[in-house]
Formats: sequence, C-alpha cells, structure tokens
Amino acid sequence: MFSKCGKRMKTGSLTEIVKPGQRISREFYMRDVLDVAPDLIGKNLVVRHNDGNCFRYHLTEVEAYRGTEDKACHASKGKTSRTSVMFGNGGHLYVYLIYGMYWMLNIVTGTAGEPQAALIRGIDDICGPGRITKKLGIDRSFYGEDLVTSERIWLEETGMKPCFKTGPRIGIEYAGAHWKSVPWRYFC
DNA sequence: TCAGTGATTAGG
DNA sequence: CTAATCACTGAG
Repeated sequence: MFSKCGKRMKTGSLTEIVKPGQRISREFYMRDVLDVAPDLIGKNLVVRHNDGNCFRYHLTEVEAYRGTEDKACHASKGKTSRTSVMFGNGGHLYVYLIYGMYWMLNIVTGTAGEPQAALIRGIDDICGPGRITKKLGIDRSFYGEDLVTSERIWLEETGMKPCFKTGPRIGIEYAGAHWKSVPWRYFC
C-alpha cells in the first residue's frame, strides 16, 4: 500500500482520499486494529502545546491489542472504569498509568462493542511508550480525548508509507503462549 | 539484574 | 479494607 497526495488508496476496508497534512478522520480508526495498527506507521502525531506551538512526530512503532479474547488486552477482563473507552468507537485515546510512573498512550480502534487499541511504542528516534508520553506531556487528562476533534492532539496524513517489520508484542509474559507470540507489533 | 512507584482491580 | 499486578525505565 502506498499513498500519495490526492491519490485514491485502499487501506483495509477503507477507501479514502488522502492528502499530506490532512487530519485523519473517524473512518480510519473505526476499522479492525489489525488493519489500523500497521497503517499508523508513518503517520504524523501532532501535539499542540499550551503556547500554541505544534510539534509533529512520525509514528515508528505500534502494537495491536484486540478484543476480549486477547489475553494481553486489558479488555480481556471485561469493561472496567479504566478500560471503558476501549469499548467505544475508534479515534479516542486510551491513556493509563503503569508502574506508578509511566503513562501509556493508546489509540482506540474499531466500533463500539469491540474493544481494541493500538499502543504507541515509537516516534521518530524515541523508543519506548513511557519515554514518548514524558516527552510529549501526555497524562491522565488525555484519557478519552478524540483525535478527530481535539485541539491539542491529532494524527495527520504524511503521504508516505515506510517499510516496517512485525514481531511479538513486548512485556506481556502473563498472556500465555499463544497471545504472547502473535506478531502484532509493527516497527520500522 | 532490579528497584521505583501508585492507580487499578479482585476479593474479603 | 487488603494485597497483587503491571502493554516500563534507568541505574549498576
């Protein structure tokens, strides 16, 4: 799959007109996470700070967490106050604190009732989900933020699709042999 | 290799 | 209420 300015392209079940700089719309996120996660690679994450300045970061690494069956997905234990946003429509942020120190940034995908999310693991030269949120200033207040309408965070089309690899997800030893091994990590 | 750190969750 | 867990990181 390769997108160019103004060119018609097919992304999973979604066909759309894509232009560099254009904010990504709801339909992009409302597809299955296994389609959305790889499509996130090469997109721009835009963060607008309080001083009005916007910073853009290329997404370089993403992981997919898919449904109640996936033992590595927080939704596997059912809907709780923490995971409730994952049970809604795609395009919103699922942000949570881990180890008392690090905020994890996830993009909810799919449609309401099918809990899924993509964990942002790498942007530009920064590797590691905890380092990313520290650098970008992402915290609890971003929980549930809508990437389609937010004034402070969103995704933009870049018109580029870097090559990427796939592999098992990181840090989910507890999930069992099967879910530990599925190649749902996408990285440059 | 391992401590730090605290929200979240299940269970009593 | 308690206790265990945790999609991580940085120091040694």
